[in-house]
Amino acid sequence: MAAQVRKERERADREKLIVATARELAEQQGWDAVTTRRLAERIQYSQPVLYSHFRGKREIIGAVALEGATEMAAALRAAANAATNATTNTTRDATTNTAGDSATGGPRGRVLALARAYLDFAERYPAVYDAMFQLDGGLTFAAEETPEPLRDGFTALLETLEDVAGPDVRPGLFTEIFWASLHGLATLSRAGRLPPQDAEDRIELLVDRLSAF
Amino acid sequence: MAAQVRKERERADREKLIVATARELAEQQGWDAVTTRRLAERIQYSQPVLYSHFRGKREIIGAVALEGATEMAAALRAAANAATNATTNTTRDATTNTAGDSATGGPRGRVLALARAYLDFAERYPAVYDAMFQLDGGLTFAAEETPEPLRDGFTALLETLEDVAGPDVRPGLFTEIFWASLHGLATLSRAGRLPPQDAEDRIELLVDRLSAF
DNA sequence: CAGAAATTCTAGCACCGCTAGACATTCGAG
DNA sequence: CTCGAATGTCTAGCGGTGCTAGAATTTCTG
Repeated sequence: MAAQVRKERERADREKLIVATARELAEQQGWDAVTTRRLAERIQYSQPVLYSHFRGKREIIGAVALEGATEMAAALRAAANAATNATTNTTRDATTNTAGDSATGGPRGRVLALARAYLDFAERYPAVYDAMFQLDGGLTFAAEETPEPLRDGFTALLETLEDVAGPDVRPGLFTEIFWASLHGLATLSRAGRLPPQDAEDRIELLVDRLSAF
Repeated sequence: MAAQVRKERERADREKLIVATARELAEQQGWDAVTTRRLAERIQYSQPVLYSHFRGKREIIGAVALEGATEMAAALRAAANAATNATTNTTRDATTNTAGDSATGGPRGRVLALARAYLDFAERYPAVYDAMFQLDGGLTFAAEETPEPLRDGFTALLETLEDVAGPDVRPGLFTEIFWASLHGLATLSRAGRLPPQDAEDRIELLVDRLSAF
C-alpha cells in the first residue's frame, strides 16, 4: 500500500502550500486580502478543500504564526550568536566604540543585536508578525499547551537576556518586559505612531536602560 | 432663522449619539459586533445616515479613539497628580515602604502611578484602547496634522516622565520608549500572552529600570 | 400653498467566512 | 474486469459585511 503513503504526503504538501500561499498573499497585499476565495483560487482548489485541512481562517493564520515563530527564533539566535563572536569592527574607528557599540562581543552588543534582530523581523515580515502577535490565530500563550515554536521564540530571547536581567530579578520576568517593550516599539513604529528617524536611538536607549550589564 | 441652528445642534447630537453607541457596543460585544446595520438600528436610523456623518466605519472608530484619547490624558494627569500629593499611606505600615512605594509623592511614586493608570485604562476600556492604538481609525500620528487629543495624550505622559528621562536624554525620546513599553505590556497582557499573576511585578521592574529617578 | 431643497429610507451591489449536498474519483471485494 | 462503497472535490448557496444609487419623504422657501 505505497499508494496510501503517497496520498498522505501529497496531502501534507498541499497543506504546506496553503500556508505558504496564505503567507505570501498576506505579505504582498495584507491579511485583509487573504480571503478563502482568493486563497483557494491561488492553490487551484475550491474553498472546501481549505476546510479539509483547517477548521477555518483562524487556523490558517495560526499555522503561519507557528512557521514565523520558528523563523524568528532562529533569526534571534543567529543575531545573538553573530554578536557574540564579533570583535572590534575593522571598518570603523575603534576609538569611537567607547561605550561598547554593537560591534563588540560583550553583553551590550549581544542584547543590542537581539533587539535589532527582533525589530528587523517585525519590519521585514509584518504579515507574519501580525499573525504571531496581532491577529487571532487561535493560539494559546503563557500556558501549558502553548505550542513549541512559540515557547522556543521566548526561550531564544531568554537565552541572551538572562545574562543582563540583573541580580534578584527572575530572568523570565525580565524577558517578559523586554519582549513587551520590543513588541510595543514594533507595533507603534509600523503603525506610524512613532517618528521613524529616531528608531535607532530608541533601541539603544531602551536596551541601555533595561539591561543590567 | 433659529430653526437652522437647532437643526445643526440636533445633527451634532446625533453624531455624538453615533459615537457613544459605537463605543458602547464595542465595549459590550467587541468591535466585530459593531456593524453598520446594528449601529444604525441602535440609533433608530438607517445605515446611510451614518454615512452622512462619517465617511465609513473607519472614521467612526477614529472618533471613538479621539474621545478615548481625551479621557486617557485626563486619567493620566489625575493619577500623576494624586501621586504627587500623596504622602506615606496611613493604612499601611510605613516601615514596609522602604524603597519608595507608590504611596510617596516622589518621582518613583508618580511614574508608578502613571504606568498603572495607563495599563488600567487599557484594561478597563479595551475597545477604546483598540480604537486608539490597535485598529485603523484613519488617524495620523507623529506628524504635523496629528489631532490634538492624541498629541495631548502623549504630552500627559511627557509631563511626568520628563523628570525621570535622565541627563542627556531627550524627554520626547524617553517618553516614546516608555509609552511603547506600556503599550506592549497592555496588548500582550490582554491577548493572554503574558502570565497575569506577574502584572504588578512587571510594572515595577519596568518603571525602575527605565526611569532615572 | 406649490415647488425646490434637503433629508431619509429601501433595496441592492460585491464581497466575506463557511457548509450542505451533488458529483466525480479511487479503491477493494467478488 | 466489474461494480458498489468509500473517499475526495466541487457547485451553489446561506447569512452576514461595508457601502451606495435612486426612490420616497419631509422640510424649507418664495
